[in-house]
Amino acid sequence: MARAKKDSVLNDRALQLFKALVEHFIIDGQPVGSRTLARDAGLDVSPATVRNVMADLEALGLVRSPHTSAGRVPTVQGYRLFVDTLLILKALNAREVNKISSELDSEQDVDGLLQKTSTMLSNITHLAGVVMLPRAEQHAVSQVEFMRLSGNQVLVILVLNEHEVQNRIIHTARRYSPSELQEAANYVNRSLAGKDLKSVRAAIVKEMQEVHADVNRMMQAVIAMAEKASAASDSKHDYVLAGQTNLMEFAELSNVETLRKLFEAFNQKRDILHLLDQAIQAQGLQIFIGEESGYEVLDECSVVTSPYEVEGQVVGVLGVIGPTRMAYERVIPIVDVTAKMLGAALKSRH
Amino acid sequence: MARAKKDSVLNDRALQLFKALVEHFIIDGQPVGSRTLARDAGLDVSPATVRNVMADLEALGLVRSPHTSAGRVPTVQGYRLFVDTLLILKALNAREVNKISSELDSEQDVDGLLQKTSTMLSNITHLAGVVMLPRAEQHAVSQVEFMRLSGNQVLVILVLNEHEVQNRIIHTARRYSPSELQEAANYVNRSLAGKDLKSVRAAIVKEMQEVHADVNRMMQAVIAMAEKASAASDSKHDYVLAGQTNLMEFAELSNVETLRKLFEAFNQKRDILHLLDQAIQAQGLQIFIGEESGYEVLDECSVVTSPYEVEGQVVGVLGVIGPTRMAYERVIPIVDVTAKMLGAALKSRH
DNA sequence: TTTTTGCACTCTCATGCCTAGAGTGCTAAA
DNA sequence: TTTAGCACTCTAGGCATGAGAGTGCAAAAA
Repeated sequence: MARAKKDSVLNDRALQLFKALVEHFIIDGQPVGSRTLARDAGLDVSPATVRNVMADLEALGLVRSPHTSAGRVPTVQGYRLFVDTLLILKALNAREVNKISSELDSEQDVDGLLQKTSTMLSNITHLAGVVMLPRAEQHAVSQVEFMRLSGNQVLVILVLNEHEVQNRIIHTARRYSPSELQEAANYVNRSLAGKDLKSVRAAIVKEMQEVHADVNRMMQAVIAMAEKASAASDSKHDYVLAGQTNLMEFAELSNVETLRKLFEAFNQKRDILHLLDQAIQAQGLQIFIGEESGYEVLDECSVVTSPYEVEGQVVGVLGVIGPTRMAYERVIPIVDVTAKMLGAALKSRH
Repeated sequence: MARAKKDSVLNDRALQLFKALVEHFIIDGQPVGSRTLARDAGLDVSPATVRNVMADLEALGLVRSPHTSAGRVPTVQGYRLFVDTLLILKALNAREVNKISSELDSEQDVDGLLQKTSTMLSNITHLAGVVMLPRAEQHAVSQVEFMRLSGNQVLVILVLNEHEVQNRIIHTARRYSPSELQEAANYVNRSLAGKDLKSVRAAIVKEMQEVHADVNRMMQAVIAMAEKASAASDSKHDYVLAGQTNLMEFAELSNVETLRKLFEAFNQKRDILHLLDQAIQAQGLQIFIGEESGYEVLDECSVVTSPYEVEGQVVGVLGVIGPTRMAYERVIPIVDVTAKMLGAALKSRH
């Protein structure tokens, strides 16, 4: 019966008014009054009727008044309802899609690509763009090479997963001949080929005693590099942020102290990373509205994220951060499409 | 005689009062009145006398009143005089120096080192820290190697200046044997060893016709990489900024619009880079006070910079950015020492 | 001649008061 | 169930007021 009540209260007209209210508020950020709504909702009702409906919506927790004689603004729950059931997405047209994909295709290296994606997201949406770096794959050592430089320096080259390259220069006790280095490399390759990091570690520790001390040194370098690579990408848990300054233009964030905390969180990265982690695990496009994110600094913000995939595998997540009052119907398709485009661009680079 | 007048006006007492005024203002950011100054300057004069002196200083353009009944604040010229002739630097104690150097020595790779330096500058000074990336050396190709990966992929390794390594994976038309690759590398090394980029380009273009098309492909990759490396470091004209959020705590920058412009300039990088370029060319510690920098966004800011050197060669510049009202006597030694420490840390990593 | 005292003057800032405007909630009529 | 009418509430801006801080200047003191 509570249920029946609710249904009767939240009828079509109420929803239509509510939708108009949210759309209006998203555009100009001012509390919306009954008169405005009666005029603009296309419903031919009087302001008084609107007021009655608003009182019901307020009782349901969908809207609230900043003070007695202000209009209404949506609550977090209100936005949630709006986004989940009332929103009509505004598909990007082909030209926009092309623009995005050609921008991304023009970029060569992966870091630049992520940077560009983030910048593009922020430019198109006028919000802050964020791209989390691709997740590490398992690190399988595929090849090792030693290369002699001048003096007693040796360049150690480590190829992981057939395409990721790591370098380090080490100083050895004496000068090795190319053939010695070749031999050492062959030896290492024989014992490591295709193994993942843990096995490599075990294998090398086992062999450590048997071989010459200086070759040890090279092998130590190999382990160190492999470990660093895997540590770097385990905690490469990192992101590229762009267009923070866009957020300074919104009245609801114009308080310097609020802004400072937000920017501090961007620098600290911790909270944002946790949130992105959640987003990546949830699969599919996610929207965190205001306090839903669970992080106080984001109370006034919404975050729209989408994971991106390479060959069906989710490898990272991207999105935008802006005030709760954002143009969801535009932002959501943009984030969605950009994630797909980034996946495609990454694949072609693999 | 104008000269004589000026000398008599800017006497010891006037200077001492002026110094006290600047120091006072730097501490609490409020216009300083005659009473306060008479009390705190340690001069046993009456507020009225101070007022007379202030009128003279104002005529000289060293201080100004925000309005009729406010105290005085230093002008840019005032700060300049203060910094150039009145400032007593506060040397860092050994513990602080140690802290800095041990922090820097604990960092392994160059990028991390610059990042850490910047963060450290901002933490110690509570301002924004900036470190410009080391300038490119001339790029002399010292060695090239081709390494076979799986499929038809070849890893091209290019060593520049004996210690800088560049990688790229290229796809070839067919699968080469290790000995073919070895031969190609030998060939390239013979014709390139020790040459700088321009000569390499010339040499390769000359040979281009004579050799096999697919080897061309590798050589093209070599040129492309070398060019990219040199382009990257010519325009690697880039910097690492830390602690921007510190700037949000200063009342004089608490206007959101001012802040936005400043942060935009940080992102754009153009203006800041120009300024750092000037600073690097000027040799030695530089201080840009307010409008002296010539960039409108920095009108309310001062920038303290110092070039850093490796083996007597200036390779980059670092510094801090803060409000004109900063604790110069602390900031200057910090920037100075940090520059020396960074130079030392870089050297040991070479 | 230089410094100090005394005093009138100016400007800011916080406070309180007032009004216009916007919007509400409630009641009674349609 | 909807609408009209109306009293009520709250904000924002304008204006006056007074306290406080600080100045500039003239005359007295050193």
